[in-house]
Amino acid sequence: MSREDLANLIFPNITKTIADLEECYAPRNLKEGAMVTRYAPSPTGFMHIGNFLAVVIDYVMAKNSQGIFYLRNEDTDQAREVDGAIEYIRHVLENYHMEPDEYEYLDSQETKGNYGPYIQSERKEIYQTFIKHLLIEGKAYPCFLTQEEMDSIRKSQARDKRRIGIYGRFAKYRDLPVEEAIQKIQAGEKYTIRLKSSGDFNRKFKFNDLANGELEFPENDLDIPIMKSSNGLPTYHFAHLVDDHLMRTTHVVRGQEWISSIPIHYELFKTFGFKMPKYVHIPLILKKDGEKVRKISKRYDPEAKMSYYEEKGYPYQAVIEAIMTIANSNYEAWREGHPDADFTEFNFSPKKMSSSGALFDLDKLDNISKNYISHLTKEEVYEGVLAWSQTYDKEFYEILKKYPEYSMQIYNIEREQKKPRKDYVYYSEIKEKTWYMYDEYFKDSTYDFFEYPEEEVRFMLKTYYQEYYQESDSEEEWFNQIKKMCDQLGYASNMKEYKENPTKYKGSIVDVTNIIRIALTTLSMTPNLYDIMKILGPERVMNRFQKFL
RNA sequence: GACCCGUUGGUGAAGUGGUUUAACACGCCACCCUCUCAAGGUGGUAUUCGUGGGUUCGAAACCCAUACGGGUUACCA
Repeated sequence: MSREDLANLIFPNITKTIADLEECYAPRNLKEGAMVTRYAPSPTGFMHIGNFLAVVIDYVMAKNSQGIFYLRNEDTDQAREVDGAIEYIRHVLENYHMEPDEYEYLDSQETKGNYGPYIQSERKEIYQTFIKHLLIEGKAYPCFLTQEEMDSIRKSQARDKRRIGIYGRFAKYRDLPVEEAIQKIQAGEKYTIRLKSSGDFNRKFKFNDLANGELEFPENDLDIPIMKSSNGLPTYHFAHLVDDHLMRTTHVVRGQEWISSIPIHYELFKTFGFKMPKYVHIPLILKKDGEKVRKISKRYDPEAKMSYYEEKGYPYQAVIEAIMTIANSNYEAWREGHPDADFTEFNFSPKKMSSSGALFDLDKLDNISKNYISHLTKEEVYEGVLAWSQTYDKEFYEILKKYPEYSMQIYNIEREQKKPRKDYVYYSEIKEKTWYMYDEYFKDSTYDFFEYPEEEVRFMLKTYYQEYYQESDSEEEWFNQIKKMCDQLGYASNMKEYKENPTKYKGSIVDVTNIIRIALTTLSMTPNLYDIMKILGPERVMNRFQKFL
């Protein structure tokens, strides 16, 4: 009996060869230097900000070089699969306008690209073709170690302070005669297929990572599992080898946590004589928790989930800007020089990326977002809130739909000027900042005139409304009217004079405008009062004064 | 325990032997402007480069130790 018999026993249906596959997935015909990148999530949960960093980098590198960015669904761990996860990833990719050039959704009902299937569970035969080859070559073997046996190996290794894993004399089945292996399989024993490593832990090799530079590792000598017994699917490492080779990936962008797997991947690629892709190991996104710094976690940190940004209503461009600043810190300077360019025009450099973890700074995001929104047109802001409210605030959505022009006027306050007003950080706070402009919300509000005596307030408002308010006034005229009233009622119309001699007056123009402001909005802090009154219009102004009087 | 990686302010960071008593941006503080708020303007804050030793005329930058932090060590990705 030969290794071939063993291979055929395990994979009776695999008839193709690696050469067949190579032919089927020929090297891509792209221009010199074009990068092929991919986002390869496992559908085990909601998208994390760290994954998003990777996606943005993948996308930029592909676009920078006129290459390909594709999506691959890594669903080899079916036990951990979460319903809707891949749909959510698709949703995020669409929201952020980073749609992949090649993908496969809904189990190939919707697919694009010639290097698929792009769902790993549909690629079983491809993986098995490679594994069968290894079996025949004697570079892989079935391993019959049970979970209990492995646990006890691990324990004894830990006790003896040895490296943990299946290697050397711990690899009990690596030299099992073919006959015995066949017998065990025929007897129905469970097995996993392991790589028969040829590495030597005492030998080092150098490896170049695009973000971290030259690294040195000991060779891998672990007989790592390459195919699971449970479902015949490959482990991550093996799928990475097969897929990224066959899909002709040129650049792999992934988190730092993968760095320690490099020796394994290095050996795998070497075993087949395939060229390794280039790697960009990106920083982990960390979070400050009191004095400690730790990996940001979906469980404890709401901002770790991409859904957080959507719920808050950050414009997607702002989130990308913030992420790009983490990716390359010279991005901001570039942006200053190219205010209107698409972020994909920025020339991303993996070398400039920090290799240690990065803290994601929400203050910074807020600042970026605030600036971003301040440069939008009133129409764009309106569309932004409208879209956000449609899913997150139905009531507000209806109101917005009812008053498009009016709403846009509100968003236009101090907007069309060289240095626009910056008070909206995200769409969800627009309502908090403008609700009083809408009668629907205003009608239930209550007043608080603070320390001002009620009689004085009534008198002042009456006077103002009857004698000084002119709907058609320009801003200057409007302001002069208020000043006149100040003089008449014994309030200082000039702040300098008031500060020099406060006892001479009942109060100042600040008090007067404040009272008017509160009567019209119930708030003591609003944007420019003149603009507010103009937008409210004479009817609302009258109603609001009357409501109070 | 083993193997890797990292360590510049409150945050992201620039920086690869001398123009650095460390750029820029965010934050924070003060003042100015001002009908409040926001914005804007001006100024300020803070790192002496984890620590110790060495190399050098000269180090944040090079070397060696050490501490600390992080990652990996699954039939999870």
